[in-house]
Amino acid sequence: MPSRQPKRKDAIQTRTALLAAATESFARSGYEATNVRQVCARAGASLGAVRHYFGSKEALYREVLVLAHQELVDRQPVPQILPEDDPCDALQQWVCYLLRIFLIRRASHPYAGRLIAWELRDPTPALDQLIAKVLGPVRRALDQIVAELLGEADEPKLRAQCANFVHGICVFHDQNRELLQRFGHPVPSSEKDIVALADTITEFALAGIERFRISHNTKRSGKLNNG
Amino acid sequence: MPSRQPKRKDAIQTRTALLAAATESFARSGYEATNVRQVCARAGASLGAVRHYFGSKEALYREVLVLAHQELVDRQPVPQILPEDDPCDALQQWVCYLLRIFLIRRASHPYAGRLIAWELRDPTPALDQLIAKVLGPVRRALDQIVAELLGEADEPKLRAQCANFVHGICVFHDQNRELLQRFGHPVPSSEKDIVALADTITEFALAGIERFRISHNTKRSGKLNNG
DNA sequence: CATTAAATAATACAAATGTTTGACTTTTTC
DNA sequence: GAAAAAGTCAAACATTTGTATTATTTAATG
Repeated sequence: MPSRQPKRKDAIQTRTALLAAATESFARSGYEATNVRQVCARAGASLGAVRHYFGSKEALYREVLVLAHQELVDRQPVPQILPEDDPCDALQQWVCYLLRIFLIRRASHPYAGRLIAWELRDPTPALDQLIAKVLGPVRRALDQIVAELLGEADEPKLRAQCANFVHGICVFHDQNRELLQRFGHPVPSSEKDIVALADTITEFALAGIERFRISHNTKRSGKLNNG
Repeated sequence: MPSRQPKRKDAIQTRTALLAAATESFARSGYEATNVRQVCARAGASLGAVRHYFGSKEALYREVLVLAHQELVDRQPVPQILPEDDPCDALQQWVCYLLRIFLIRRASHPYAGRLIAWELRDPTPALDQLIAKVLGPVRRALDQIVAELLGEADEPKLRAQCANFVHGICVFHDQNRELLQRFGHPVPSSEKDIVALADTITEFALAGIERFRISHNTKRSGKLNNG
């Protein structure tokens, strides 16, 4: 018995290796397409280990999701808008934040963005928890920024719609990679390109939102802006 | 033998029934989640029939896709922009067109929209064909409209980005139903609501695109608009 | 050192599912 | 009307894959 792994000593290491391999696989291929046997193989563990430490594939997935979320929230806090902040800057920050989460493809990048993307594509029971902990706060931050930008024109439905538009533009670049690729517009993945895209999106969105503010004013006090 | 189906006479009917059941299932559940046995059951046919007429599940899927596309293109031609058209109206038409394809949920509505949505989500080898026949022309129409709207500011990259933004806003409402639902913003599905959403999107996008035209002008000829 | 519990690995189990086979029936064709 | 082709169906096959079982090994504990 030349290469026999120590047992009790590196137990935590086996668990950790399983989590790492599972995270990578779930992030890359999603829940359904992830194969427990492959995860075990890459972790150097056996099926019994998964059962022992987590109980089932779904439990393993939940564990992966929770850990990735924690890491994400710790490393990249949601940009909050402060009363003294310029809402235009805030919007740029928000767009940049979302694009980074979903678009950056460095190996060192946390897997939470990819896991969330899968969860949005194929919701599992874990989606609600995800919304409560991550997506909800992120979205509320956007709603607040949009409300600020709309000013007097702010109103629940319009605010939600504008936020949807910004939100939609951002996630489109992640959710439609294949399409964009084939249209000859590959999705940026480097920090620099992402910031540039964020700037363009922000400019576009600011103009769009402003339009509603203006049309609101003209409605209330006559055609102030059109001569 | 009380209820024995006629054979050769209604052969086409068996094939048709299979196609109908398969179309419904692929549109509702996607390729992977569609069960050939269930399709056969609902079509009143057996597994052998699928093998006989199509050869395999994948071949059946391709057949479904082709037929749905043909129907879509026949029934709802892509809105083309003419030289004398107002590009603002054209944009509204385009947005409305895309929203209708993806959002309308009437039983009578053709299945192509749902099938395309699945194909975008989980690309199969059929995606290329789909792009060539349907998505490509649709997108090129948008590019043309955007180019028109950008005027002198038109330039390949900016044009593609603006088109992406419009495109993204539209498909977001389809691809993120679950999320929007839980955020309290259910996606419209009636003709009336869809048109209203299209109007809002159009107004938003027009302002965004116009911003780039303006900033282009100011770059070329000084700050004409700011004082 | 013996007992116990944790840890691991090999194997078996069960269900889902696309595919294939072979027999049987109906229709066409000469 | 007999042979051939087309159509249909039930059952079998093969694979994948999550889960469960069992035995074995290791480490802690008294």
